[in-house]
Amino acid sequence: MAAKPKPTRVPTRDRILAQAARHFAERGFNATSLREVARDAQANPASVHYYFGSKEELYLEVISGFRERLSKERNDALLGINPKLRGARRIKAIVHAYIAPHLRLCADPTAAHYIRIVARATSETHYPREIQIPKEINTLREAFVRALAETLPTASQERLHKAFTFTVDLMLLAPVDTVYAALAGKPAWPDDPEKLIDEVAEFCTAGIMAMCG
Amino acid sequence: MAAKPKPTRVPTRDRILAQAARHFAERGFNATSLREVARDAQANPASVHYYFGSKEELYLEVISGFRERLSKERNDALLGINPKLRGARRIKAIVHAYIAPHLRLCADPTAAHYIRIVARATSETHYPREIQIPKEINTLREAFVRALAETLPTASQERLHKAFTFTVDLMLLAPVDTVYAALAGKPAWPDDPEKLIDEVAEFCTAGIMAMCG
DNA sequence: TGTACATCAGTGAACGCGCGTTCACTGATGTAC
DNA sequence: TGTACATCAGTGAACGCGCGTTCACTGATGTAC
Repeated sequence: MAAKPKPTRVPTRDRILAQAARHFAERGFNATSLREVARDAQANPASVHYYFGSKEELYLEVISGFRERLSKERNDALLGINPKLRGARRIKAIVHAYIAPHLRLCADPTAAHYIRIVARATSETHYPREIQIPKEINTLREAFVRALAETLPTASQERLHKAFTFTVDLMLLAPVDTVYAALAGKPAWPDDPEKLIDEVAEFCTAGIMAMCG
Repeated sequence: MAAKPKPTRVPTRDRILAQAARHFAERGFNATSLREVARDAQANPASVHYYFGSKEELYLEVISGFRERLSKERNDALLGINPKLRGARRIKAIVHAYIAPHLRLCADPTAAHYIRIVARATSETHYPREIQIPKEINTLREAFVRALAETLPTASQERLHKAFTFTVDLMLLAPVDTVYAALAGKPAWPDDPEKLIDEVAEFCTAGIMAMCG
């Protein structure tokens, strides 16, 4: 009755990537130790550099896949909005198109770390230049603000920008806020992403209408 | 025309405290180096321990004053709400009572660091136990949720908790979000706290009414 | 006024430790002839 | 089938550096008699 030898071992590169995501999510870039990552991934510290070259490149590797996936999903959702929708319903559809791809990642244990990493990065001012939020994200946000502007033609650009930024801020912080859990006696991690998406969309649609309607 | 010697030198303890606030705000607890703090404060690394004992105690010293001040201001503002107010006006007054003391700190350069520190701490899971968000803050939040419940008696406790948490999340992230600045070509730090307070209060009041009305 | 002692506000050097990164290396597997 | 070579997937030890903290110390100021 000896223990079975593991039949297929997860490749070292993937083990490092998974542990790195966890550490960056929990501690941030600067406070993450590659040696600890390697230890938790049962790998040699040198193999982190063998596969990824540097700490920065490892960080980029962790988030780049999700970034591209989210940008694509958001763009598709924006283009797929029913053109007949008007007013609050249309605003809610636009908000949903932006926040749903992000918040749905809560249900994916591999992706959950990404959510924490991005929430952290928003208020972070001391990351290395190379790994800050890229221009591409802003381009996408501009497209969403334009969509809001078409639906609410009387609102100023400034108000639209601000209302949309508030929406994004809430999308970022709502799933990672650990204080709500303590206050409400709920599990710290959202158990039902679709419910959270609905709640945030409802809250922000009303907020946007109030600020820009 | 020789440079005047400084007549009254800022005490070393205060110089350390000011630089520590800046570093904790910009880098977080783990990534802050006491040696760098000491260097920027033109002090000896040993004097940080001479005055504060340890890194954790220094962190607590940085935030404890603001914490107490905010709790008091919020409580006073809640008790001072005009009892005749009803409906959306009352909700807005409750929201204002909670967020205004926090967001007004934007105008105080010394306190601005505190805003960043707290925004960071909300999504942080790996601070030392001793320096996490204390119970006292949750007690205050309970009082605000009760005030909301009295104004919106048909809403469930869960919805009220969630809507209020969304409000707090936005209060935390709105002033520190650096992405909005890039998107709108605005200065990164809010120049007019009262305007930001009004906008956040308007957005969140509508959101709370939509979720709980 | 003089002198002894106590307190305050630091200082300089060192402690052991973990960090990101480099580099020469090794043993297993694949390919060419 | 045998053998030489190339590639792959790491490894072990070391690099210099900065970290939080400790500790014995110093020089200035205040107090008591």
